[in-house]
Amino acid sequence: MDFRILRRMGHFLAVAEEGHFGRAAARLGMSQPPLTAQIQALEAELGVRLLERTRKGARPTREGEALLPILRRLAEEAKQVESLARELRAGRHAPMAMACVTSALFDYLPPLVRGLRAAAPDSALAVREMDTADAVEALRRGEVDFALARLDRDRPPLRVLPLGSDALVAALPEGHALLATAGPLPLAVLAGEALVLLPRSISPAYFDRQVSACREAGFEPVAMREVGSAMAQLAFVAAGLGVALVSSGMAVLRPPGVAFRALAGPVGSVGVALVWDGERETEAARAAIAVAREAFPAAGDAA
Amino acid sequence: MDFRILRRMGHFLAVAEEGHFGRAAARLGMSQPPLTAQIQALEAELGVRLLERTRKGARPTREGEALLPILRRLAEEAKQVESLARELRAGRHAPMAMACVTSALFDYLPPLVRGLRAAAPDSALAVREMDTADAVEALRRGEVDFALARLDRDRPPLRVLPLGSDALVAALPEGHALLATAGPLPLAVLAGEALVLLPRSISPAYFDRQVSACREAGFEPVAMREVGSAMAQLAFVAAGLGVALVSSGMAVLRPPGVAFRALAGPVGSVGVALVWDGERETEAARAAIAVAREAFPAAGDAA
DNA sequence: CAAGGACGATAGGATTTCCGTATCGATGAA
DNA sequence: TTCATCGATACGGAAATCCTATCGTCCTTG
Repeated sequence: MDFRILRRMGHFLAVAEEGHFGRAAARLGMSQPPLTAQIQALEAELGVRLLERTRKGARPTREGEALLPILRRLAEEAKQVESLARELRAGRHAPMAMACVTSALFDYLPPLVRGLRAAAPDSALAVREMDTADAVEALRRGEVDFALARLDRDRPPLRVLPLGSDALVAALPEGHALLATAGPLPLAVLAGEALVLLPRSISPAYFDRQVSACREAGFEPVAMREVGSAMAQLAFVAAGLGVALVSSGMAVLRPPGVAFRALAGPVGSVGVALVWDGERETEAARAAIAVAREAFPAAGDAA
Repeated sequence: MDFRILRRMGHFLAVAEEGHFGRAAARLGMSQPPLTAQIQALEAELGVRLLERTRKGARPTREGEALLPILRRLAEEAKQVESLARELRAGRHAPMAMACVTSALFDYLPPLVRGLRAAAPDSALAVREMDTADAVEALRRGEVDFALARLDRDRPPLRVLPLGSDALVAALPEGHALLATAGPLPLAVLAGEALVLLPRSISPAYFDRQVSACREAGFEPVAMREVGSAMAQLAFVAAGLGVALVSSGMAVLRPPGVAFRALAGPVGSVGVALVWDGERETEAARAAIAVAREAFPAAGDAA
């Protein structure tokens, strides 16, 4: 991957926003002819025409317009790279912070937070709600001291202290035909249903657990749509657009429009763990480990 | 934005992933000595060592590790740009993207999503859960087509179509003494309580509404602690660490450990609106406006 | 223990990339 | 009809980046 294309994408963004090669060139601190050349090179590389040149300037084509959102995200992330580079240079640190997955907010987080408050009443604690993938990244970047996330084993240098596990349960729109019968549902009855899934990258342990549960029930889960967060997943179910397998930690929320049903048979569970970076075990992380051992007697070392 | 650094970051990413300068050079289509030079130039520019050279190759330092997640995301999204370009070449449509505040996920989002599905069954729709401040930024940056957010008026170039409003309600830990009496609570009884607040920057309309409601009740709200998301706010209440004023859109969730109680008297409400960028009204935004007008008959123009 | 291989680093010259300037072609406005 | 404006083409130059040759270090192998 040649990141040189990122620069040309920035050029294209400038032209699309200015609607004029000359003004975009001025904004970029260059002259107009080389900017024209760079845009042409980008169009050749992507194989689409991005800008329609008119007598009054340029405006994005349909394809150019469609690419703008992701190019803007790229530009924003390039800025984040730059600011992260500055922070690295400055060696900056953050106050005590933790990450927590949505599904652990109401069962695992409260005891942990109470314990930390008891141990250190004066300390500030920032809680950042995010999914497992983002929590892992935040730990690696040193943005948080520890996390409550769905990891099932150590990921060096990340250390994992399992705290417990939640069963997978079915989330169905209220009024769904499968709810006519009482009691736990056999997983196989979901075979023909549209599943609302989170991408694997968000929480691999949870994703893999539900895929293997479906396979053991004799069918391949088909992602009819993907959403970006656990809450949005439930919202799609509430909208009647599919069913989902979620952890019981999500089920405690009981959002309107969603009915939860236990699953029959051995469908397994997804674990919640305290996670921290073994190579930079901050004092806050050590405190959290101690509190977690006390608050969750079933907690055990993964090692 | 110094794209030279960004390009070298791409080189660094290749080395970090390969663990070997020679293999990374092959992947990048270049030879090993200039790659070494580029990495050294990057390290000099940043003033930190990114790679630890060993006899068997190279691996990232702690600072290098901190860069990898965002660089991987950049690389992944650059690939997405290329694959989206290929799809556009083939004549396919771009997906729709929207943002939605947590508290609107289960009352406002489902009708909107159902309407959009009915209008354009073939289009993909990505929902990104975020708070109002982030939704505004995502709209300004052009990363989403429209949003469901708590804005109470136009913010040029953002246009606002109010869809409805939610009353403020009190969220208290279960077992709280104030719950002993039945019926709505006068707001003044919260005067001595620790409040769990979201920072104003997350949702100014909601923040200002609750501050003015407290002042009208005769006391100044005191933020005993701040959290980063609406869900985390409720989690703190569940943990017994304070009370909160939240919109009734959050109360529909009924998380464990939290009791909601209506408030007596005129405490106002916080609105939910469809928001889009008036200067780049995408086809998806126009579709959402049309669907919203139909799905929410009370919707009216802010202008 | 010596020779060789593997790794990244240094050095010098060649090539590529990107830029500025001059100018062109097309087209609409005055 | 002339002129202005827009993006495109052409060419030369500077800077960036790359090539190959080789080095230095250190571990492995015979």
